Amino acid sequence: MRVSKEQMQENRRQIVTTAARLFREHGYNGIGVADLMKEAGFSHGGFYNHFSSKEELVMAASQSAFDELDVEADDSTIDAILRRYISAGHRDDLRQGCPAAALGSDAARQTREIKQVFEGGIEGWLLRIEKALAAQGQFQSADRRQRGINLLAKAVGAVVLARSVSGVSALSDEILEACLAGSLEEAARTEA
Amino acid sequence: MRVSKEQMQENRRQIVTTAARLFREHGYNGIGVADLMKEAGFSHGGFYNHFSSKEELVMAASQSAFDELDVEADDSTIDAILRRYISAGHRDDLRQGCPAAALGSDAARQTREIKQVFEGGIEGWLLRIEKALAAQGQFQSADRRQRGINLLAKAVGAVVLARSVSGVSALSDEILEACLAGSLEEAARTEA
DNA sequence: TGTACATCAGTGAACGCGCGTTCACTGATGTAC
DNA sequence: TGTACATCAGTGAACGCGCGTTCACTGATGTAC
Repeated sequence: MRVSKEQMQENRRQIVTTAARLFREHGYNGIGVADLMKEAGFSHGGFYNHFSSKEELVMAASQSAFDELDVEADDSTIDAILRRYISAGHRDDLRQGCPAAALGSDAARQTREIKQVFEGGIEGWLLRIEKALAAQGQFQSADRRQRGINLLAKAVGAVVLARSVSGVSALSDEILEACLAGSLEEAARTEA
Repeated sequence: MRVSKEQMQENRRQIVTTAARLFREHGYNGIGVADLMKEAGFSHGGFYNHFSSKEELVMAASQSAFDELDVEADDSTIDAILRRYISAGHRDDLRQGCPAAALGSDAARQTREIKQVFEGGIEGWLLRIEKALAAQGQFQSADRRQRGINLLAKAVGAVVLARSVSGVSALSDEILEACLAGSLEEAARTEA
C-alpha cells in the first residue's frame, strides 16, 4: 500500500543505512538485494521504487558509510583518532568501521562514481587528521597533508592486514600494536 | 581425452596461475569457474578433476600469488622494495601485484584456511623486509620486526587507497608520493 | 617388446539455485472539486 | 471541510541469466600379460 512521502524517505534512509552495514560486512557482491531489503524490514519488490539499480544503492550506501564517520568524529586529538582506528574493536566490527578498510580493495574494481565517493571519504579523513595535527601545533602547515596521508595509509593498512589474519593468528594483534605504537610516535614527531 | 600425468600437473599449474591473476583483478567473487577455465585454455567441466570446489582453488591461487612475490624478490635493499611496492606501476597492475593489497579486505570474509595463507604471505613479506633492514644495519635487531610491520602496513594502505581512487583523482598519485617519501624516511631512521 | 584392456583427464550439455530485475496487484496517500 | 478519484509505495510471484557443480561420454594414457 502507498505510504506518506515522509515515511518513504524514512524507509529509503533505512535501506541505505542497512546496506551501508551489510556491504561493509559482506562486500558489495556478498549480499543480495533481497536479503538486504529483508534485513531492512521490507520485501524486495519495492527496491526499485527507491533505486534504479543495485549499483545506485552501492553508491548511496558507501556515501552513507563515510558520512557516519564524520558524525562520530568529535574534536578528537590525533592520538584519540589513531587509538580508535588502529584497534581490535575496529578490526572486529566490520559493520560500523571505516569503508576504506572494509571495502578498499573492492573499490578499485568499482565504477568511477563509487571511486569518487571514496575520494570524498578519504579527503574527509585527511581534513579531520590535519585539523587534529594543527590543533596540537604538530608539523608545519605545509607538511600536514603529507603527514596526514602517511598516518591514514598506515592505519588503513594495519586494519586491512589485521583483519586478513584475524582469528587465525597472534599476528593480527601484533600488527595493530606495532602500527599503533609506530603511528603515535610518527604523529608526535614535530620537526620536518 | 586422457592426458599424461606430467601434462595434468602442468595443466593444474596453468589453472592456478591464471586464477591467481584473475582473482587479484576481479576479486574472489568477481570471476567464475567457467570464465577462469576458458582463460586458462580449458573447458570448465574438467575443473573438478583438479579441485573439489572453487574454494579450494581460491586457496591454491592465493598461495600461488604470494609465492610469486617470493620468487620475484631479489636481494633488494629496503629502498628498492618500497619504491617497487609504493608505485604507480604496482597500483595499475592488479593482476601481478601483492595479494594483500588486491584482496586484503576480501580476505577478512574468507575461511580460516585462506586467512592462514594470508598469514604465511604476510610473514614472508616481513621476513624479506627485516632481512633488507638487517643487511643495511638498520634498527636494532629487536626492533626490526615492529619496524617492518609498520613499513608493510603503510605500503599496503597506500596501494589500497591509491587504487580506490585511481583514474578519478590526482589524490591517487599524491597518496603514493607522500607514502613513498614517508616510508623511505621512516626506513632510514636508524635510532630507536 | 607388443597387445588388450582399464583408467581417467578433458569435453560440453545439463542441473538446481540465487541473483538482479520486472510486473500485476493492493490499498493508503495525495489532490481536485 | 468533505467526497471521489488518481497516484504510487510496498507486496510477492515471476523473469532470464550466470553461477558452482554434476554427468555421460571420448579417446589417449597407463598397465597387465
